[in-house]
Amino acid sequence: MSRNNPINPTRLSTNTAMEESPIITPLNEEQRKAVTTPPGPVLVLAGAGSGKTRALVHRIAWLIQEHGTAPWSIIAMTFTNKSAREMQNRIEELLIAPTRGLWIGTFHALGLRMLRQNWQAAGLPEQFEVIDNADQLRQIKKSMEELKLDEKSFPPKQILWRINACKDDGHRAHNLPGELSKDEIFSLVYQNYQKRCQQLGLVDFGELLLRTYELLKNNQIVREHYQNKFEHVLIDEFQDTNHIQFQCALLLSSSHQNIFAVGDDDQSIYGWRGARVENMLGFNRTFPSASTFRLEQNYRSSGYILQAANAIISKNSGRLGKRLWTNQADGEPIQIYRSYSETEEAQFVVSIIRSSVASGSAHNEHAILYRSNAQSRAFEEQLIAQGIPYSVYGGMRFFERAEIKNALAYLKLAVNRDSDPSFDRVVNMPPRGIGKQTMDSVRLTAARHNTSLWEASLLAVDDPETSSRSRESLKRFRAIIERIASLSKDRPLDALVETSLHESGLIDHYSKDRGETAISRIENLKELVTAAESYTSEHSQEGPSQREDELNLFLNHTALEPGPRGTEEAHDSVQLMSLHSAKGLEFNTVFLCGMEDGLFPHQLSISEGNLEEERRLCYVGITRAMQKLYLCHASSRTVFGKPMRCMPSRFLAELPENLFPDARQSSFQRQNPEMNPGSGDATMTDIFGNALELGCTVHHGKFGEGTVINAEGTGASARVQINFPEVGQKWLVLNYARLKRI
DNA sequence: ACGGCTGGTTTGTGG
DNA sequence: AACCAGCCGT
Repeated sequence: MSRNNPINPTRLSTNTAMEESPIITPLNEEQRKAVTTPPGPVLVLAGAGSGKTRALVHRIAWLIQEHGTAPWSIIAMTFTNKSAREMQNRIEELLIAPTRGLWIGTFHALGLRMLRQNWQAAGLPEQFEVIDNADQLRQIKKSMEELKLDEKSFPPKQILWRINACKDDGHRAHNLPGELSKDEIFSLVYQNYQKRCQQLGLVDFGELLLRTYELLKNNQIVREHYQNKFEHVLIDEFQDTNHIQFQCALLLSSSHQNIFAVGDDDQSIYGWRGARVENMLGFNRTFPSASTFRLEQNYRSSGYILQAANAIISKNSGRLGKRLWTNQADGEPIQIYRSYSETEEAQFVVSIIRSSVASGSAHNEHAILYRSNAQSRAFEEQLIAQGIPYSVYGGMRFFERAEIKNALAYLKLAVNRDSDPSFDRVVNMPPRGIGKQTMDSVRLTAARHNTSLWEASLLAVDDPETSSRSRESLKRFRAIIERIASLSKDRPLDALVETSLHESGLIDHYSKDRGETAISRIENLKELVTAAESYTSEHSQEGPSQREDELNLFLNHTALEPGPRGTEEAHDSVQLMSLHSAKGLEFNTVFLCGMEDGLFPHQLSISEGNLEEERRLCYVGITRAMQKLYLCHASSRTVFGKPMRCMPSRFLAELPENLFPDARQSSFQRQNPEMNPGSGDATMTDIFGNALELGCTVHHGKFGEGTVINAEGTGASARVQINFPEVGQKWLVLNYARLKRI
């Protein structure tokens, strides 16, 4: 992304003033046209690696420096926290001066910001809380309990899924479209869940967007305020916006229509969460006066990789139609590897990374990409075994871990005593003798007096009917919260977090257990203190803030940010992530793993008939690679603890054979990765005559089991390189080694 | 009240 | 294999 553009634009430029500008100079002709086009509706169709982010970043810089726009008059919407951060950094680099007042962030973060500023107009309590998926599921279950609905016949997960889908499309429970409105059970749960959230002041991720939309749509004063404030609206990854997000952008820009959208229909991979490519395909209908630009020159990948990407994506129908091209040479051939199991796949990938690092590459130039997060496990095990540093993105987030949520619940109660979900979560965590009986009576009191659990617990303490044991326990709990709250007034954030861990008794509780999980929980809690510390230092320049505000802001931050950062990116490590989270990134070497039918494309997508989105995901994966691409598949994989046979992904069959000049057989199904590219037809075998292939597992009398990672020579001099997890890598001559294929 | 056990269920991608 | 809800013994 941040590489230099090889085009020398001075020859193309006719404007002398512009030649001097670092904002314009590094751009190619199409990029420059897009960046410098006069304000108004603009659509940039940008292929993978064609400088999409670059166009957006330079557009913002151009608006500020050349067009004289104030930073605070610009709002830029991205999809991930990561790309928001990257854009912010790159703009500051370009402009040298910090860009104060520029609104740049994810749709969710920007929505939250508007809702916090206008909580009253949005119909929310001042202390509303953002809840994650797990909390949302908990509330849905409670709703269903209240409605006496059986979880077996109405799976809460499915209901959650459907509620979110409704919110993505802008539907409230009382206003469901067609068929859904006939599902009385569903609309009842949706309604009840929403009422619950409103009472408790809870906002789920979908609600964050829907509320923002409703706020802008229904409140003229707020709408006009933001319309006047923001003279320019910019959208990254436009193909992934859902209905509500696009409507928000339209509302914000409706008075001036200065909307700059950048995207690639071929990289639309979020249909499952409501994304509408039509927002992009119909842009010119929405804005007949829009200017459209196409960026088709790819600066990222070598020729073979780009050909593979084009071959895959050309199998899709209904595309806007773009053809990426490059000046680069073909580069290194793409490699397909088949392994026996996921363990072997991991051993293989890690071996390659090892030798690549040994020959001078950095760890973080290697990415291991997979369809589902569960696949990271096998790779992590191998990387740990071989002592290679790595970072996993996605999966369970730091702030979603149970121990972290417990710690945060204490802090939330200190800020807002009426946070019932937090009360519920930690009133008996660590266990302090407040069980079902006690809580049932507290809940009853709360319902009768229409108060929060906190208020009700005070009534229970004063009520002689309450058992003295319960009374004492509740008193103790209330004292802990009050104590943390009083400390929050004059203690710096990190010290406050640290003290609250002890005051709450969480540290003591987890310390009692010497088990592995308990130890990692303690470590995570310590990490929370570090996270608080770095949050303070990173945000201190944003002006002096009250101590209490600081805690509030930190809690806000934990709702949307994935976790403590800086460690992964600063630290040179192998990058592990899902294909979805890899979007927008690039790596020298990419391992696309688990390329098996049923896994990728995923079985559920196959049965939903959603193959085209899976294919785009494959396209995204391939186009992440700059120099080397490995496509891996296993012939057997453990699913739910049982080994299952796997067929190679149908996407592999869609790649033309000329991309694999090393391969001697055309069909990948028969083409076990060839042992000895380009050196005759010798077949390597073990002592029984079983063919040896790259990636297969063999047994050696002295070294044990290992994976074949390389081979050379023929006849008596034929030898193979084997990676033994215990002993490391060895070259062994076949005639002597007595290898047995397993 | 609470922790440990058991058997049934489950994992698709993210803010 | 890992996670959970529900059951049971202390």
